[in-house]
Amino acid sequence: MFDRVYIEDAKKRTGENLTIAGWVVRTRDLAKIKFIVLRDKTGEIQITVKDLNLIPSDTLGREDVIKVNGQAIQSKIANAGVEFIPEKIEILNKSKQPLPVDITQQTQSELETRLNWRFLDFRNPQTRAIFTIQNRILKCFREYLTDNGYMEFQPPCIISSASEGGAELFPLPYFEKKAYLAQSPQLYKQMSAISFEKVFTVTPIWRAEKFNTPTHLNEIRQMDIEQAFADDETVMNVLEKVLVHILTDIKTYCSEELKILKQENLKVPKTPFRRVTYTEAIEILQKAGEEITWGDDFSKPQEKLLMELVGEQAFFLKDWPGAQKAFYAMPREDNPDIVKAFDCIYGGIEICSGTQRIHIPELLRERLRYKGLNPDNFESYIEAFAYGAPPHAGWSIGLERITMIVTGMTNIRECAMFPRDRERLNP
RNA sequence: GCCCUGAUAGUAUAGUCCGGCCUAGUAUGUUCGGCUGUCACCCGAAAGAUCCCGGGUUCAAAUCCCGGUCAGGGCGCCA
Repeated sequence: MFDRVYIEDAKKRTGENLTIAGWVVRTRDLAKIKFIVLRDKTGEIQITVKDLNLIPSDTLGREDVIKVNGQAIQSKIANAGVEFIPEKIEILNKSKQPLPVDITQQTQSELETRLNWRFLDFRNPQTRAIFTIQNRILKCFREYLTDNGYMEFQPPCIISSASEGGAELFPLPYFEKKAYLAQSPQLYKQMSAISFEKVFTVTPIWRAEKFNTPTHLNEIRQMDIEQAFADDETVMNVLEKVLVHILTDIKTYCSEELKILKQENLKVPKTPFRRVTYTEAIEILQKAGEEITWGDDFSKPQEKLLMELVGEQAFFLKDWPGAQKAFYAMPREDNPDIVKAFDCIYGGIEICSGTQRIHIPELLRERLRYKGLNPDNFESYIEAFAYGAPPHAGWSIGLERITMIVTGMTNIRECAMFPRDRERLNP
């Protein structure tokens, strides 16, 4: 297009004739001298205009896109220590005024307003920091697993029937058939892992539940792994390492973003994470005076209390009653009422859950019956394990949820670029 | 699906309890004018709000009552 230098680089190349381009953040007009603060993906720089003939006849407004030719110089007067002296300023595109959302945080626009104007909100430094970090989480997830012999695979998003049961599905017409949006890549992870051994995927999933909470969305992205010749403890170890890899990397490479979000104190938990069994959790709560008996699910307040009582930044809740987990969760050899399922609690919310899966067809049928389900409806699923399926286990991390914790957001909508909830379908 | 709270210029808020003094205040943005070095520049002026929608009470409603919609929070549902 044209030879452009990013602002970050231009600041280092003082004295050279360069062309920078970006958005006008604000202007300061002092009659015979004008200042333009320009932003691009790498940062901001002040353009100091002494020759007023350089300013195009249209005065510059916020978010106008301009191209500036000139040179960066060291400056004792400018606070940043560097400023840009223009020789030519050209408007590439004007912005309508005033802007419908505040992206400078002079007046903090509400989340709803920001989401309605999401494309503009992406120019807000805070929003940019959130998604820069999210991108880094994804990069680290892929990096760690690829480096450790896992293969990325792509599950389908249109499926013919429920893969887990439980959650409501979004139906959709599929030619002359009825299909659904996937609520989990579960079956496909397993089918890949029993041949490729170590696989992972990043995929969207949909839940048609009418929930309306700060931690739920109807469309989310999951980061999943599945591994053959593995039990629940094997994959819990993997999860710890993946999490620590991600957090250490972010602490190192996203310090600027963490600062913008006031999360500079991000703590990287030490491995191994504490393992708390479901039974222990019940006892902890009972000791604290909670009315709860073995077999009950935790209410939301009990969940919060439990996290406080355990007092760890990150920990596992494992060995759940079979009644509370999916039918494919492997029962323990020493107690078939308990399954090899776990949740990982990080920063006070559940960011990951996993299980060792049942790989023996007859046991699957038995567990389906135990759950009150008819094995005949699951025969095509069961069939996948009839031809030499090794023992295997896996887990999945909710991308938006882990982003929430790392960025310190309390509403998950902040952590989805274009969130889909009960009401919102646009943009 | 239930409970609580809210909805006022582009954005964000005051006013609402206790109806009239609101011809709706303030900040910021916008437009115009002034100012050689600002840095959230400053100073001056102007424009900008059928006070969410529908109904009711009243001489009088942003303000009280009922219904709806949407938003935020709590729970449920959901893993």
